[in-house]
Amino acid sequence: MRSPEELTVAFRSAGLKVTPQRQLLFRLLHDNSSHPTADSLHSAATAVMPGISLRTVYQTLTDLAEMGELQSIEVGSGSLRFDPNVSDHHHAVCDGCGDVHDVYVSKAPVLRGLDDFSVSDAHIVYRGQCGACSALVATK
Amino acid sequence: MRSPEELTVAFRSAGLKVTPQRQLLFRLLHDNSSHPTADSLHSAATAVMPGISLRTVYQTLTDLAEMGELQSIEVGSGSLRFDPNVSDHHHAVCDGCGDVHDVYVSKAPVLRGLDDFSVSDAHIVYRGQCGACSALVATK
DNA sequence: TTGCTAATTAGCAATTGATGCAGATAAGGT
DNA sequence: ACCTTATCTGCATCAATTGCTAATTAGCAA
Repeated sequence: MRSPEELTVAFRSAGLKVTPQRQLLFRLLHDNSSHPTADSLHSAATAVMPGISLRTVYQTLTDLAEMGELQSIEVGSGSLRFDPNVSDHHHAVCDGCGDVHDVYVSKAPVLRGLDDFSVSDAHIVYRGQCGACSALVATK
Repeated sequence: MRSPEELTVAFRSAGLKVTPQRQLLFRLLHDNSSHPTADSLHSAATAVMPGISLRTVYQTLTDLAEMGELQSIEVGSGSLRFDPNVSDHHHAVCDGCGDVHDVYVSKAPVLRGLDDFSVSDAHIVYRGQCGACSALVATK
């Protein structure tokens, strides 16, 4: 996702308006690698701007996703997560704490057993234990 | 997932009862590669046994999943899908018709960029166009 | 600066997928 | 055949998300 300043220009030239709510969300998402949900982002936004609506958060996230500035991912936590990192990467989900990490794979896995399918995209979800959670288990 | 007969034995020896509803679901799921949702399975069941409750379908699916007889997968269609194929495989989702196909990958993709994470499982979701949908697009 | 117009916000209703609950029912061992 | 206990059904509930609308505001133009 681009910087708040670049997004401001991009939104205006797309006929969209740049409101204080959106500027705040731009800032909260920029360089955010926590893969937040709409709800967690709303909590963070509320701390800075009390009264901001969850509906507005959803709306802005949808707009950003449509512009290709962020991608939404599904890792089985029940709610969508948003990732401002739109480079080609995958995700590792810790079964202990639920945290999601970005991962990069050396090469696209070759598939077998499917003759008649043209693949346009592949997304891998790894599950396991993160370092912190492994340490916790070990001491128990 | 094992055959309806084997499941009957397995359920009884686990202290679970084998009802007509469950027997029907065993049959509907056996060798079913359509990756049904709870709802679509309920529709199929209703055709044979009018009045069967959606709640019962969910309950039985949960039981089967807990016994390791089927796995639930998330492919971004909004609802959980159930797969009686519990071998180590992945899925290809057609963006045209939404159908889900089983796929097998030659070797587990190696990951990079994550030092401190022990992977216990990896699941790949491929997206693209199935043969039928590619053909449709070509003729348009 | 002021005004105009269309986009946006907030709040609430509605929707969807899934689960919790309880009384009536039925499986299956004895 | 009986009795205990799991199961079934129907309904209420829940959580995540989207639809809807009146009031507000961004941003262009005069």
